[in-house]
Amino acid sequence: MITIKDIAKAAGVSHTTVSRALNGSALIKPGTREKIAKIAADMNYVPNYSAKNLVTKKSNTIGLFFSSLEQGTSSSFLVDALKGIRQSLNENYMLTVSGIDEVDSYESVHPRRFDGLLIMSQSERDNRFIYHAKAAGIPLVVLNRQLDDPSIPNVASEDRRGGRAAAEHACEMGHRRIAIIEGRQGFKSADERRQGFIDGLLARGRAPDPLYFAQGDYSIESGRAAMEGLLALNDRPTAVFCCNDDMAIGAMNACYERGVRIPDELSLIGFDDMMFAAYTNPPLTTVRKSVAGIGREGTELLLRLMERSDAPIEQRFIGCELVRRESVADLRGQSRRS
Amino acid sequence: MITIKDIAKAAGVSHTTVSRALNGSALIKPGTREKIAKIAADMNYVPNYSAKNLVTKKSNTIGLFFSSLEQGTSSSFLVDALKGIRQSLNENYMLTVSGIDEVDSYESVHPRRFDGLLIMSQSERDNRFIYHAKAAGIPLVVLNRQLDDPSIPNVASEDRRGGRAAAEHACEMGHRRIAIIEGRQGFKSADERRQGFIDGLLARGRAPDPLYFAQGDYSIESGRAAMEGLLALNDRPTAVFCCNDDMAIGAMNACYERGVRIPDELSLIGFDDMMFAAYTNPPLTTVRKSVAGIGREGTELLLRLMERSDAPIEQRFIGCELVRRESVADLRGQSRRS
DNA sequence: GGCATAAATGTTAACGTTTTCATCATAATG
DNA sequence: CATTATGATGAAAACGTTAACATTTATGCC
Repeated sequence: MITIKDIAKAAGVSHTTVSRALNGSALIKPGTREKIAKIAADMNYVPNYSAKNLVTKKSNTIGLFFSSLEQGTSSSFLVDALKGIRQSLNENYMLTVSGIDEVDSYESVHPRRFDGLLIMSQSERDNRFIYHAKAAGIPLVVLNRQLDDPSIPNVASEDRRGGRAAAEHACEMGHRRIAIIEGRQGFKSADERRQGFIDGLLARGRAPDPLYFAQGDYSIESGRAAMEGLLALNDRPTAVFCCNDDMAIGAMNACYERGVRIPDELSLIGFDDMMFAAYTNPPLTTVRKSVAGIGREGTELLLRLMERSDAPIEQRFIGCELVRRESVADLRGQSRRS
Repeated sequence: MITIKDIAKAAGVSHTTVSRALNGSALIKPGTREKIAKIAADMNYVPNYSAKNLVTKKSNTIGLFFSSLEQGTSSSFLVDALKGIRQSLNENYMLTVSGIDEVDSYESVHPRRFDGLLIMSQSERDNRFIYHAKAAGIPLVVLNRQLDDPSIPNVASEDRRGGRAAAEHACEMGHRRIAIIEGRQGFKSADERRQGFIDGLLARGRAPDPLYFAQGDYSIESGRAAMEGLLALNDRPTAVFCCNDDMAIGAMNACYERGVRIPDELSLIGFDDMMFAAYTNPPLTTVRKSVAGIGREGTELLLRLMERSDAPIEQRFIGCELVRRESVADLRGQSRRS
């Protein structure tokens, strides 16, 4: 293993000079720098990060913590987030991935081990972890879940706007009996999407009907179960907004089983726009949320916070966009007359 | 930041003793050890891994490298793999995740930075990376892709057996015109699954028909395109084996569009058994492969290799299992007479 | 050409551990 | 009781780097 001292010897300078040259210090003569750079390259020098980190008191590591790897809410999540994060993360940062729930002693979440934290959070249960990390003084940004506490940097999607867009779309298409299958209780995103849904209904002059609020938990099965309840209603809804695509798929399955045709007999709107949404039968109209975008912006924010501790603490929310496919029927015309 | 010297002072011993006590050295009196452990806990001591690693020449880090984060072949892959890996990985190992293609200088893949490598590989293009890491002397195991080189530790699924099971199942159900939509060219798994398919046909006395071999690339779209080709044939197949579930979904879409009913007019078999396979319309019969299992076993193998450099280099292959759902029609009876 | 200043390089200590080797106390041995 | 082995602890060095401070060399100015 070759060190800067070896390079120093080869170059006939002190190891300090080598260190400076390799780190781009301004007080090294260009000639010297080039010479040293060349020698280092020739010798295949690779810096020892342990030594480096020891003296600089950095860890060179960003930790990505996930609400729960085990009961992975949605699988494409991680991949998309990772894509976004990697796009804005310098290659020589290490990025570690762990589940919050698998951290059994918070000790290991320590400023010495992480220069910064990206926390992909889903529910308030993660707060203990978040506040621990904050108390430990590690720069962090919470992704994906909207926080109430303005002292914590936060990047999430505009769930409420998304829910609203879904409801408004249903109304615009002439639907009047519009139901919702809600996300997991206690998850902020579930609250927001529901509230957006209500807002949208109200904005179009429709009163939300308590009968049409079905509880789900973001899982496929919960979507199916909730839809079964909805289908059993005397006055079936004509459109159902599912608070994520997984539940929409479950809901579709309930319809397949009962021979309820989509969108002729029932319209469906999802949320997330995961890859398969375009390939369900029929293709699912859904609200697109960019997890990669959240990852990207979150990382940029984190980097800023790490660089200067006085960087502003931002709460940024990324827009959602309704993508129309074929799971919503156009009832206009009929509805006028009904 | 508190160090072992602080603990030493508090305990009235030398920092060497503290180090030994905390690391479970046999030459510390039990009483001393407990006393020190207590003080360390009280002071919230957290070891400085940079210092530790500097002197032990370890990195405490396992690197998980992925063929390609960008064009993520299948999104649940990463999550499943991570689950398996984490199950068998001691919590105080750091696990970093990167894409092979995003590593632009192989320099950073160095024994100093990684104690071991888990390489989730898809194609031979990863070989450069693999052999670089091997040459650098980092213990590694290649996951998910079967390797020809017996000098490299390897854990993958029995793709060939899986392909064979699919073909045999189709035959057993009375199908005679059986097609395949192949995986991406150059991917070992694609070759293996195709070969297994051929083996299965042959074992049941059916001759593979070149007309029924359609090329795909594991993407949804390629599945759809390939299926369209197959549907245009004069003598349509009655069953199609898709080399992964994504392509099966694409294939289903082609059928939906043309009004071809599954399984009545066409039977479909997938591969992977991803989460959504049970929720397609109809539910997809497919070959289950345990990515988590591969991750788990691969990690265990890696740990063994890291511990003792003379540990045996194993190539382990994990069984696949056909899971029967509703996308394959039973043609027995008819086929006898035809 | 001498002097002040700036630019470039070198010396040394420090970061927090583990490890080698030395020392001291204690127990076992005859 | 002296001697030896052994069990427990300590002192000092080492790991590879950066940083504070010191020194040398080059540059500009009158």
